[in-house]
Amino acid sequence: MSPFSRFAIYFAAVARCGSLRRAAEKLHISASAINRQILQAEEEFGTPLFERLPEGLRMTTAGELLYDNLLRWQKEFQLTRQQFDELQGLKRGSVSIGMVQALAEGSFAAALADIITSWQWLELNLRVADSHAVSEKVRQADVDFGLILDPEGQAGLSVLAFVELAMGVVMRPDCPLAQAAALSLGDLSHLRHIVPRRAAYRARPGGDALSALRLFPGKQHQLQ
DNA sequence: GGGAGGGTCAAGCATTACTG
DNA sequence: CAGTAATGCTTGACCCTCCC
Repeated sequence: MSPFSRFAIYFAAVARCGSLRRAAEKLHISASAINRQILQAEEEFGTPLFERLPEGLRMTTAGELLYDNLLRWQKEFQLTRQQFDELQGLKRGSVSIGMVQALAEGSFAAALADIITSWQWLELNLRVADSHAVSEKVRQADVDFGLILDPEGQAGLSVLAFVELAMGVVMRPDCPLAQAAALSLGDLSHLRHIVPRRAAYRARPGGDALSALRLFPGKQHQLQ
């Protein structure tokens, strides 16, 4: 049972797909049926929701406003359903988390496993993507919160928590620095090195340690 | 039975990409 | 550059289901 009208479902599908045809394929109905709903709504609202372009439909400002609100209403309805369950004494809920690949294993994965074990009634939906995609999902209310790198570089998002991550260096056992107890950036500067893509390591805007390595571009290779 | 709402199908039109 | 195919939106005609 959904409190959202056909129009809301169709509108959201077109907004996501950017095309009537693709939305129609996704919803398994004809494009003309969706088009009628949208045209009818635009007439009622007195404002166009989409721009008709050769390559498909693009949301107007009014359309974007409606889409944002629709996502928020859907999220709030989920919370309402949870509150209904609580009223009936049911303990149930779901949390959607977006996270970068780097966190999908190790201590964070172990912590998630603990949560799943401790609260078996809780449904966890995990989405793995790059930082930019995760932050977009948070903006669009597609996930409840995200775990990303470079959170301070994402405009329009609230950073609820922040942790410093230790940086590691891997090298062959026969490398002269392999036995060193500690390394500084200066120790590494004269060696050829490989760094991950910028999006994967950028921890804070400006002043991060790896930025210093960019002083030696001739000795650097970047992973794609 | 008839109206309303919502669906499909087919045709038309516009734009873009491809091809000779 | 013109012809053609592909893609996508719109519209008209018609059908089905539900409700009064």
